[in-house]
Amino acid sequence: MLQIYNSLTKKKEPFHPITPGKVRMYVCGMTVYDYCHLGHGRVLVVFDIVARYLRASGFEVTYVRNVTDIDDKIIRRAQENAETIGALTERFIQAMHEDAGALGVEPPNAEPRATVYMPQIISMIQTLIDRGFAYAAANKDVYYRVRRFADYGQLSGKSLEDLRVGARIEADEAKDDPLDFVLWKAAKPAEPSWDSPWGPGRPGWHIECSAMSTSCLGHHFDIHGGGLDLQFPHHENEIAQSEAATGEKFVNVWMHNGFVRVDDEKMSKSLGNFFTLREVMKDYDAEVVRYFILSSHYHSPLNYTNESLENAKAALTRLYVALKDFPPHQDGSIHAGVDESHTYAQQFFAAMDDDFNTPVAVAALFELAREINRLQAAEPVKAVNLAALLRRLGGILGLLQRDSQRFLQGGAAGGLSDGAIEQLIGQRLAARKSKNWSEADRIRDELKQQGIILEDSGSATTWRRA
RNA sequence: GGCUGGGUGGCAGAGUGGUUAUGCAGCGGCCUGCAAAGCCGUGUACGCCGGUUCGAUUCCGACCCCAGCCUCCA
Repeated sequence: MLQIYNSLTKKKEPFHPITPGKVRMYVCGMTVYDYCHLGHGRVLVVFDIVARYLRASGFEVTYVRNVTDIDDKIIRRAQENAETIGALTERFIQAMHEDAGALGVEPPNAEPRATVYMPQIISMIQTLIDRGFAYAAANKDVYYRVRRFADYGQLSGKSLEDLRVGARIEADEAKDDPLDFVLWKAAKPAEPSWDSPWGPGRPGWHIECSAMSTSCLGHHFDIHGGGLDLQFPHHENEIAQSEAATGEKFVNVWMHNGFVRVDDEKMSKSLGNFFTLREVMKDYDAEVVRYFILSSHYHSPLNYTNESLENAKAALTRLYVALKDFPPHQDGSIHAGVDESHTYAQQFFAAMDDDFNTPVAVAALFELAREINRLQAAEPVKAVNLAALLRRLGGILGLLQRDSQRFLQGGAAGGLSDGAIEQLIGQRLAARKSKNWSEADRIRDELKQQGIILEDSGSATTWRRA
């Protein structure tokens, strides 16, 4: 029985979709004005896992992840770059798709863009005005009247009183209340704008997600996710907007993933301590990065260090070494003969059922790997079945689907070519045959210097990149 | 100041009212020409102080420390 921690109730609860068997999920995606960093990568991978596991559990999942393609930062960046907003956003949407693809993230079922949902956004704002939850101010902006929404603060545990006391917000003449937030921004000169009943302008960030999610998934859906930093005010405002506009409950389960940190500080653009996915994936195999993200629970902070990536690499290498003699079947039929009642499979599913506890699920994978290594010589048939099981379970996490050889010999580009390595191994083999150990060891050391590790088994020698 | 999370062995990272997490590193052994990989064995870990309990790292209370949100942010 799948249990999910719900940020709204602050409890782990059994998961039951609104429509039996079908799950509707929305995740706040990127604002596309730059390359994705590791923090974005974490959101992509975490909710990819949620979608994959729900599917593996038999649910039909509709996963929507939006793109914010109009906002202040985009406008500013386009000006700096002297390119059009469309060209800028197109470029970074494509880059995001490349990064996500490299990380093994399956595409969502829909990827709505804010600029394409203008009619829905405008109509939702109009509804809010009609119902008294919003007002057009003297400066032509439209604001949400926060104090009209009785449950405001339910998600973030904040009260309007507390917010007022702690407010660093400068009083804005146009707002009735400093806590009111903008739904529609009146166009400034030289800014892109859309026509609306309140004059030309563009939408605020929060209303975009309310409009896109309810348009794609209905007024009331199952899961809404995003980074922890979106909990307030973004998600709080989404609830206020959506429930006021539709009169229905908005979302049953709210899920938030923890931050990626650097030196125990949040990785963020404003702190300037971020690493883009492409930078990291230059030094580390994308699957290692994915493993790194899954090696801690999605709630917990994830500290980025060189050491932690090295650690992830070593761990994933161990799994692939266990699979070395068991290539994935070309026809994708590796699931055949897989015994999911195996004790480690049970451990895996129990862990995933427990709020997507990937570290424990991964631990089961290591137990399986040990079992394979142990049985390989004595009971090869059992070992084959366990290897298939390991690949199947790894596949649920989006791991271990490649040929071991490809992973182990992949490593960093540069250095010796595969051919040169094979040639040296051939020379060493000859030396070994004539028991010229010093020459054999010299060649092995030479290769080690180049980051190539040799492993002799009987008469054959295999190699991998460190 | 208000509100959230969290402090676990050398490092990373789960979890639990009394019995092995897991990975890396270390130590001993097996295997090997020697290695590597693998296998076997090996660790008086749970921020501090009280309380509840036969027994607490796990529950309760106080305290200290860290991170996050309250401003754009995944």
